[in-house]
Amino acid sequence: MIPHSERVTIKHVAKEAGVSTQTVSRVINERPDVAPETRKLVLEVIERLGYHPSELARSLIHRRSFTIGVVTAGLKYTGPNRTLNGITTRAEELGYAILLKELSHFSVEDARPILKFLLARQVDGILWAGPEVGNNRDWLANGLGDIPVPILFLTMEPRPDIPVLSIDNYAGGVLATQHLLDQGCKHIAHLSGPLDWWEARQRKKAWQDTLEKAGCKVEERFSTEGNWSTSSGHVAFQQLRRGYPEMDAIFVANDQMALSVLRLACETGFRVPDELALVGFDDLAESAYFWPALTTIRQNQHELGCRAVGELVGRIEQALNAQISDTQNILIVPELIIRQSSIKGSTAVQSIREVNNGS
Amino acid sequence: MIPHSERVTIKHVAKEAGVSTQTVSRVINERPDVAPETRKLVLEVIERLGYHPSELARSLIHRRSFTIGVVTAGLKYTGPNRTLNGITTRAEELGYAILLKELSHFSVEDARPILKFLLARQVDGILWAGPEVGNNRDWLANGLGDIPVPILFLTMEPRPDIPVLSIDNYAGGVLATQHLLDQGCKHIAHLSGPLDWWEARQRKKAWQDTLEKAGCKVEERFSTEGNWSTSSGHVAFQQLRRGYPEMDAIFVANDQMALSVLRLACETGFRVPDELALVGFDDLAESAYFWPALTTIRQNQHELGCRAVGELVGRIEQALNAQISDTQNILIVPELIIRQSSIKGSTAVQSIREVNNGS
DNA sequence: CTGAAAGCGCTAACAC
DNA sequence: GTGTTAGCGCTTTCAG
Repeated sequence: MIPHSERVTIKHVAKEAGVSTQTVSRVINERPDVAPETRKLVLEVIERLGYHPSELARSLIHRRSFTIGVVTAGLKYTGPNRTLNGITTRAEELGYAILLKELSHFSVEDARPILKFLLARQVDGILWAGPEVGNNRDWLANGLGDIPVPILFLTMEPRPDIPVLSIDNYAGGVLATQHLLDQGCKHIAHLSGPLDWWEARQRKKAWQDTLEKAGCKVEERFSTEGNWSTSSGHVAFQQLRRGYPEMDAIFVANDQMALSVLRLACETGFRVPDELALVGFDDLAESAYFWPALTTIRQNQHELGCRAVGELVGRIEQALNAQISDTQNILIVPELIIRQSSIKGSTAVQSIREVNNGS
Repeated sequence: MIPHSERVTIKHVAKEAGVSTQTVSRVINERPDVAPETRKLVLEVIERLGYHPSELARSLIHRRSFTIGVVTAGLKYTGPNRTLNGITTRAEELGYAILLKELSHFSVEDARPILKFLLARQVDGILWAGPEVGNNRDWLANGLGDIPVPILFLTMEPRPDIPVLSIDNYAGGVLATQHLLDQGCKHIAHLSGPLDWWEARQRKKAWQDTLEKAGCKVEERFSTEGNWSTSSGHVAFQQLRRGYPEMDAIFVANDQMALSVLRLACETGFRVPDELALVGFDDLAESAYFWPALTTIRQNQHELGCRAVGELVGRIEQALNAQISDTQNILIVPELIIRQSSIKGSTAVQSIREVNNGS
């Protein structure tokens, strides 16, 4: 095992170099007012002793840690994972460390212990990056009054006086639905995510509004609810078939569920897209290789993470100058990626039914 | 914006309560030697002022931060992502915070800045959780001599005197290959991951060894190299077909590439598994819904992360007691998940060829 | 240019 | 039971 050696402090360096700790401090902070030889000597000693200044002590003095607290949930889902990726990338660039806190459940009855945990470690700002699920934002009603650092929320319903950064799920839903309408689909169903998720509600509402705007009536039976998981798509698809037999397209709220719809459609003899056009949401790396390749909505969550850090750091710095940041909510618009699953008459759209009949 | 209020310190509380800071300290540390009324009073003031003790100051004194530094890379890949998940879960349980550092590239010419960064923030231990790629472990040759805290490596080739925790990729490869042999496959090809990854080499070696042990000779043309990505599977599969036309099975080094093999096989008229049996590696959530459902090797990376934290914290505590931990390397054995893609004569294994011919 | 003193927020070790 | 003193590792005055 590695020996548990004593930490080398500024005192050791000072003593060894025969100078005061201040002089060492000046050297490591690259102050100009140190004699070249002294500097050289000190640097030499630092190197020899393998001294590293304690950021902890520095943070204590400066009341600034160059650390941001990131609260996340559902890291196993593609979205939060990609967002975290963006966060780490940008934080690295800006020289900030990340103190990560993953919630085991989406439900947050009391956020205070978490905020307390982060604040006790002197984070300069907080990124609340988990999705809005159920009433896990209710605690916001009490206000953020006593939080002494900037805080930014991701992936949740914009609220007045609270800075929020999100993908525009509604816009994505419109994109998907309108695309299917443009393909000539007359009976567009929706397989939603769990409706206690804000994102799922947004996508569903977009679907409904877009259809109604196009003059289609929307009934209860035209949509059903999944739970994001691939397996849940299975049941949901069967429900839709029963409830809405005339459907000729489905806007599925994520690619994972779309995959199982694709599979089940294939097994039960639907031609995709000719008999059933499909659009997903997320643009997984795999979606282009589904059979047929899946048309989907690409949301740039990496960018979301990056921008969130940029925005937060901006606020941190403004706060230091006693400036007031305006609470501008930001929505990032997703993009429609057109592939075979929604283009009628495209190649590679044969169903398996004939095979079964013929064999 | 949230006002940038002054931090409430132990002094404020002491003054407000009319006691010394020491007494406040005793209260927040739940020491027994405080008069009940004093305690009550102090707690009241703490509550009223919204005081939170600074973990930073505490860490400084105790030289212990209850924080572990996690160095990760390739978080966009399923494996590292799942591992991080396990790490956060277990760290949370054990009361440790996580300081996250994501490397933008796998290549690490110099690990010292990273270690320095973490150590400067007083982490109690370090988890090096990125995969071994290329020569990104060469820096270990210099030894870990001057690292004053326990450090544990994940997902890399075991080395003497360095604690390593890993999935047993070799065992997984044996499982996959043996399974295909058991199915009666005679010509088992391998689509490997990028061979500068240790994991990819392990899986490939297992394939080769298992075949040779079974009396099959292994030629160069029987395997080809992908880059883990779905798209790379495409090219690789075509290469295998040309180089090894008699192949009747492929052990694909991850599920993503297996998906594109599945797709391309389907498009070009191979019956999977009857003409071509397939086994993947990873067990993505989607793999059960591929067409046909993919037989694969499930590696429990979540557990890997959990155990890593447990192990590290154990070492941290031992080090505090000046105990020496033995450098025991740990390998976690993965599991074979059998689905349709490898079971000859299973249902839903029709190819698309007949459809094309018949229409 | 360099050093001495004070203090960031907290706690250990003593007093009383 | 409670307060005082000293100090974690560093930086900021302010002298010289």
